[in-house]
Amino acid sequence: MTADTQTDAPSNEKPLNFLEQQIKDDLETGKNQQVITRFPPEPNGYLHIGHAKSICLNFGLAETFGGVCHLRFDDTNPAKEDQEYIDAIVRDVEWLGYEWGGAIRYASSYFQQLYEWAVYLIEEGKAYVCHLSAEETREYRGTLTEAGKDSPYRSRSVEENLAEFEKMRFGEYDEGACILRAKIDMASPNINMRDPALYRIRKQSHHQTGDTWCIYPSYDFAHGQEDAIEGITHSICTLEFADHRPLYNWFIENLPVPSQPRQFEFGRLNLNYTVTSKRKLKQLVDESYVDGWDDPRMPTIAGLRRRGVTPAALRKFCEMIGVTKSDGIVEMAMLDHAIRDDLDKNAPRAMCVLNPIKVTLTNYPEGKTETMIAPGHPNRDDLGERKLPFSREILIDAADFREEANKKYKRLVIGKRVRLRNAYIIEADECIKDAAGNITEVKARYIEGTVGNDPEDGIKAKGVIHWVDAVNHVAFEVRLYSRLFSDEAPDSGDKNFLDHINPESLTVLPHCVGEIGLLDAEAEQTYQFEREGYFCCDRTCCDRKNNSLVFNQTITLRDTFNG
RNA sequence: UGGGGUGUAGCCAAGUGGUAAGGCAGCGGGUUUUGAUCCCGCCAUGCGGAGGUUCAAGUCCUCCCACCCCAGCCA
Repeated sequence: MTADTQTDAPSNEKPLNFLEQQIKDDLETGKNQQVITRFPPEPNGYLHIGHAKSICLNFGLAETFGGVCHLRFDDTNPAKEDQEYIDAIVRDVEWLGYEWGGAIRYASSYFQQLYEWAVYLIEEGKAYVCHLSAEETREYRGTLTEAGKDSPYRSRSVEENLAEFEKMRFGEYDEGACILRAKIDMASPNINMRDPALYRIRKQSHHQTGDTWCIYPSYDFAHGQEDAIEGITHSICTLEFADHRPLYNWFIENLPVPSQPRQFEFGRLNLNYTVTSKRKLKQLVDESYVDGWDDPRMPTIAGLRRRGVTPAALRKFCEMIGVTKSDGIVEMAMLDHAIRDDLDKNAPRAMCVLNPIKVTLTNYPEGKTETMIAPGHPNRDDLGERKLPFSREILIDAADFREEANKKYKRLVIGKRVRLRNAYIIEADECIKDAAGNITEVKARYIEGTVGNDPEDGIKAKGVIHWVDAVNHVAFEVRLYSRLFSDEAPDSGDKNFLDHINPESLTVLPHCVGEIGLLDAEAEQTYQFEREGYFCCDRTCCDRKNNSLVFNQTITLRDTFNG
């Protein structure tokens, strides 16, 4: 192409997303000296995977541009909030591995300042107390296509508004009797600008401020000012707030705030086969469709955690899906990939038989015991090795034996050989059935000298199956999970998501057996049970002494076998 | 029918006038004591549609279409 040989080296650098580009520009042009972002959940429920995207975005942006990210509770509505949620949210953000700058912030700690700014707006003639009922307010607001009309209270004097607002603040009015409104434009094509509510009366005690207040600022009046107080440079929220940006800016321009934050919007995460709406997730919990916010089937961060998903997997997933302003629906397969990718690299291996049947090795001496050695991970020496007791009687999975089978079946068949993983090759001779015809035992022979070697007679085994010693093992319960919803878009259109709950999302296997080393499994450790999938030692049921050990299936191994 | 947003493969997503990155899924093959992992190959004459500008258009202009969000004293 040109004389000087320029290798068009494929750039490995990930292209910047639109927010990274924005911040890079702002830093380069000197618009901002540093970047300060914030993750501002309302403590009215547990965080879900959509929040994970926002967390990775906000904390990630601060991280890559050498700034800080605040954790701030947007607790402006005591009616819906609870300390339990605050605690859970803090736990989830920490678990994801992010550190926020400074102390945890609360919108409620700015209530006094916000109140003074409300008074300021009144004094400027830009806010008024309105006594229209909620219904009247709606009527006066107009519609999407028709302008609204001014409230009869809109033209009150500053003095009267001041006095009325004070009466609101000191509890002289009942809830709903009046609100403080901004005086902007009842004919604005943007409905958010039609004299929005600034303060409403809520005679409820607040989890942080107790009974100090009986009036609480609205989201619109609080959020931008919170950002300004904290010096947030880039206030990032989801697309549905784009219409609020002019109002966000109106407050920043009309109030003596200490900094000039700017709002940017990105597309929220939608995942198929699930719902990501706090309201709906709360309903699943409240109406006992699941066992709690951290039920392993829930798309909450707490649920994913209990399921065995790692912070690294979630972060990888967020990186994979990108950040844009288009609203798409991400396939669950992407999340699955991120989970398997991390777990394959990092999960220690173990053997576990989900549906045990006994195999007796008729030519193996009674009373003899050997110890097989297996790697903790096929390509991670740092994960050590495992000791596997082996004797005359072992347990294999019922699915790994058939009396007869076609040649696509690579497991144990009468008259055929199979490799016992990390141990001998065996050959099946016969099976024993109970009265109902179920196979209860297989009689087989082991081939001497085949640990780590092929048989001397040259007849190799076609497949490999996992096993556990019949005596020297640990018994536990395994819980298998499949998707909570059977519909790809359970809450789309006019569907009721509750109609699409998968009745078979949980399968309990009470009598599983695992290799003896699992006795030392720690809560929340995820293992790969070879040939079966990934399983996580349940946080609440990890007491082997009292026989209450439980493993939650995180995800199966990828299965491309089609035969 | 008002305002705000978004349309690139089955899904996510780069692309900033110079001839369509990457990932997921899928398909084919190789390695393998996990039907896993890993490795190799295939997978958009076309970017919502129609016109136009230009030597050159996914990128610029015009019109049209589709989808999402907004009428809480929720966030």
